[in-house]
Amino acid sequence: MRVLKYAILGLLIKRPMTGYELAKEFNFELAEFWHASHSQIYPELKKLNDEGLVTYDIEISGDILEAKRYSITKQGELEFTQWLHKDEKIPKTQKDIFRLRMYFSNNLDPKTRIHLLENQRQQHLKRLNTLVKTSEQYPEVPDLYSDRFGDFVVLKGAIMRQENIIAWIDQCIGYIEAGIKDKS
Amino acid sequence: MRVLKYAILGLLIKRPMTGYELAKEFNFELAEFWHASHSQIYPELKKLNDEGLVTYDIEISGDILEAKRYSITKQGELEFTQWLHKDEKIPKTQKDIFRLRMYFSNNLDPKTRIHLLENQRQQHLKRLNTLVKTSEQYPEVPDLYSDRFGDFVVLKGAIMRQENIIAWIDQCIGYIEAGIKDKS
DNA sequence: ATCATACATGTCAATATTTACATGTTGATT
DNA sequence: AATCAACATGTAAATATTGACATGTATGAT
Repeated sequence: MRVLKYAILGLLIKRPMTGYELAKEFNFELAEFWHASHSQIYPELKKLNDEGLVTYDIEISGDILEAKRYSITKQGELEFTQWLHKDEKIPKTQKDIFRLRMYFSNNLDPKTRIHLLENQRQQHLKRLNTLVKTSEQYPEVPDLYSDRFGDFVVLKGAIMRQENIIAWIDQCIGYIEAGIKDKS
Repeated sequence: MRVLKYAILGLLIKRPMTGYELAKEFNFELAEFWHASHSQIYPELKKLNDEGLVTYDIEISGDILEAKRYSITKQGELEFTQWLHKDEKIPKTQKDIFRLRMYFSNNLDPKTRIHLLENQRQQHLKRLNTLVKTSEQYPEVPDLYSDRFGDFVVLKGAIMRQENIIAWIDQCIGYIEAGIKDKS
């Protein structure tokens, strides 16, 4: 499906970037729902260049340090736009290791289950707080055609997702605590 | 991390299963948060057998059709339980192609965005209805030590996750409709 | 008898992803 | 002058995953 291809093309529409800068993008806001490391990005850029979807200019910093600043071509924009317009089937599976653990949780004693759940809860809460702090940069909904609009809606989505996971964890803890009481 | 290894071991604790049956498991309830196809499962079973974590007996159906029914060994149970007890860092990224699209949605005209969102909404709603119907099999919270407890909590989680995605989609549609009005 | 569906097991090639290996520069601080 | 963090680009090996290729049996319905 070559999602990375389209992720890179989409980023390059915003502005020309080096591989290093692209890698950084995949480690900040974008990281909530897509990630790629530089070992994937550099080969993909080479491939996109071979396919004529991007071009690059070499920039020199200092005396000799070279950086390739990639730009999207007309053909690249065309293919990206076609991809973006496509309806898509929702994925059957959203992989989640912790849910897999909980699926098998009857093999754990209740106290351990609660410990694991609270550990996850704490981490998700921390993440949520970071996201909420980031969202303060958006006092209102950005203009529909600004590229901040996309940032904004996926950030909202990430916040809602975190809140939902925490709510689920709390319910799980509730079920287990109720189950312990029933026994006594 | 070999998650598939532990997923298989966990399933085999419930009851001995053939590769075919394991593949079916990964296509029903479990599919919401973990999937593997038979082309992954058969080699993994072979590997687990080599490692002494599972064994199998051959069953004959009809005249000659052979099936290998795998069981977990003591060592397998040990390794599975160790894995299950481990605290785990939450993943930095939960990959989601549709959110990636929405991140780039400023490149689409508002009507197309709403079309894409409503298409997703409809699919997620259908999924949600299926999950809710399944949840009717649980009139009350199963016993903590029954293996239905795990099924139950992850099913609850899947329902909450679907509801949350739909709520996010509705918010996105709301933002876009409000944005269109502002222009006129 | 034929047909369709479910049962049953495997391999292979291509793609995707992660982690480690590998190297070097620039600019700011101490 | 030394050190550190950030900039910058790549390759290699291992693992994970998907989709196609490949083959055949059992059972129930028509």
